[in-house]
Amino acid sequence: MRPSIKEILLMNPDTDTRTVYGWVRTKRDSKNVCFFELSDGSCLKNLQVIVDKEKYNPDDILAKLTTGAGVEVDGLLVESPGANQSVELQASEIRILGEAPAESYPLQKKRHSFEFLRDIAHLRPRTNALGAVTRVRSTASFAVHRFFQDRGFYYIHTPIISASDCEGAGEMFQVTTMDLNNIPKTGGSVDYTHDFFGKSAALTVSGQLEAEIYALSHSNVYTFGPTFRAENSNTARHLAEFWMIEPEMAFCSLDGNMDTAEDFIKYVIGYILEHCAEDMELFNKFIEKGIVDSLASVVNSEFHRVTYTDAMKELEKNKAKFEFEPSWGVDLQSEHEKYLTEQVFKGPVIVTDYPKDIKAFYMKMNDDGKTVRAMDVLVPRLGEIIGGSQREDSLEKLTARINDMGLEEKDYWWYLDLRRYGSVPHSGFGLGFERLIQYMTGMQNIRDVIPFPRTVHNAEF
RNA sequence: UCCCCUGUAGCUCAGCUGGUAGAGCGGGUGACUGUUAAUCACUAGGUCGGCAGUUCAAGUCUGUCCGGGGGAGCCA
Repeated sequence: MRPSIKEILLMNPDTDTRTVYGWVRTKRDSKNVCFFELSDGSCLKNLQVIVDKEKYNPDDILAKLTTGAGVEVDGLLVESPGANQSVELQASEIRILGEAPAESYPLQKKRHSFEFLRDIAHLRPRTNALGAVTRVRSTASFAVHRFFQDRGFYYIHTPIISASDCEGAGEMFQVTTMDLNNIPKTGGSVDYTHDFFGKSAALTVSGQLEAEIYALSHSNVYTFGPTFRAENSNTARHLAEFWMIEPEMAFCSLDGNMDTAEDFIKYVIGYILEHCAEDMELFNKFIEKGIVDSLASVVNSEFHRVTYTDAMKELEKNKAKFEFEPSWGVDLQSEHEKYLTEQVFKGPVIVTDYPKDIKAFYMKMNDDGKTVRAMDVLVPRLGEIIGGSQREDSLEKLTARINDMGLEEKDYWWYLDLRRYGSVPHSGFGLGFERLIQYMTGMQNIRDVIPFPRTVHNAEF
């Protein structure tokens, strides 16, 4: 394979002519010499190409070397007298592969707002910041798999289309092949026996319940895939389609769950700091000043752990500061999460043992009968990045919870079977991949850390 | 879904209590000792988000619809 620009920039000067491919990022032209920079997406830095017009002066080609043009350049890699690079390419021949007329090409050699770039999502990966996000996201994906694979977790492909009626983690996108202009009905309601699956189906909102199936056969498993929520939420932290990581571990209590969550976050951050140092420097300089040091200290310090009850006591000491009054039984508001992570603990915090009434039916009941073995990992700037729990493994207690919450026992028949046969303590959590990327890069809007964001009223590209 | 802000040149914005549009960057043209967001000179770009209304007169005021941003809720 031909070397990438990333590799070429690390090379020593050549003695033979080589051919380099890339897109023009910027050009600086003067009477005797023309400089332009090439990017092929392999790294943040560009390869500087120099045209010595006394030796080679293709006027018509230089005119077409505009920002965005795709080119092929023959030349000699030489030591660069300039300050910003150790080598540069002395061009002997340039071929334009694809022009990018400057009058109409939307990207200019200047900074653009992320709002503007969202409207041209097909071109934005060519910019420095979105290019860096792309590399960090890819590297982080690899780190996710590596963390779990190194620890013997099996990667489970849970279904994208879910016909089970029991996920209950938010509004779902319905999936149907029925003609919406002519829906078969019995009485007043839709007759799903005529639909593709013979019953109603939807895009998954979580792979957790299916992951539990495999945790109870393979001990340690994880999922990492797309997840869909049809919530009408309009914030910088929510997407209708996002990627979620959900480990599920058998013979594991809430403490083990917290340990895994903490190790996981630290591992991925450490991996990115090591392998994406150049890109992280861009975020450190232009997106979130000081983020590299702050992430490094996260890797090197313990996450604080506090029960919901103790966190509430802490918040109640400072009631006056909040718009929403903190009181036991009420879920933590955004302002409370911010206060805990940014003022009280100054770093990631794991809050545990929430009141049962504000958490899901499957979480294990504590002996007090009031709280459940839940944990949320909260981080500065973002709030909740992980939600998890030890799962209820007692058939009686789980059945009682299902009934208490007005759910249908029969919808959960296979989930209850897991407690009927060989039930063991097990735990797991869900982590929004995009939120992790936001946390690591400092990018303020979640729409800028996923290539093609899907949000309410927006599915362009 | 609720609250607040916002929509003016390709981009980022200015435009006062109403009197028919400006800057920087980008583009084009030219100049220029190897430049690094190069520099310098000249130059062309606008149905002021859509529709309706008030007024002699609307970028400016009002209503409404549609974008965009921030916050809240829901959560990951």
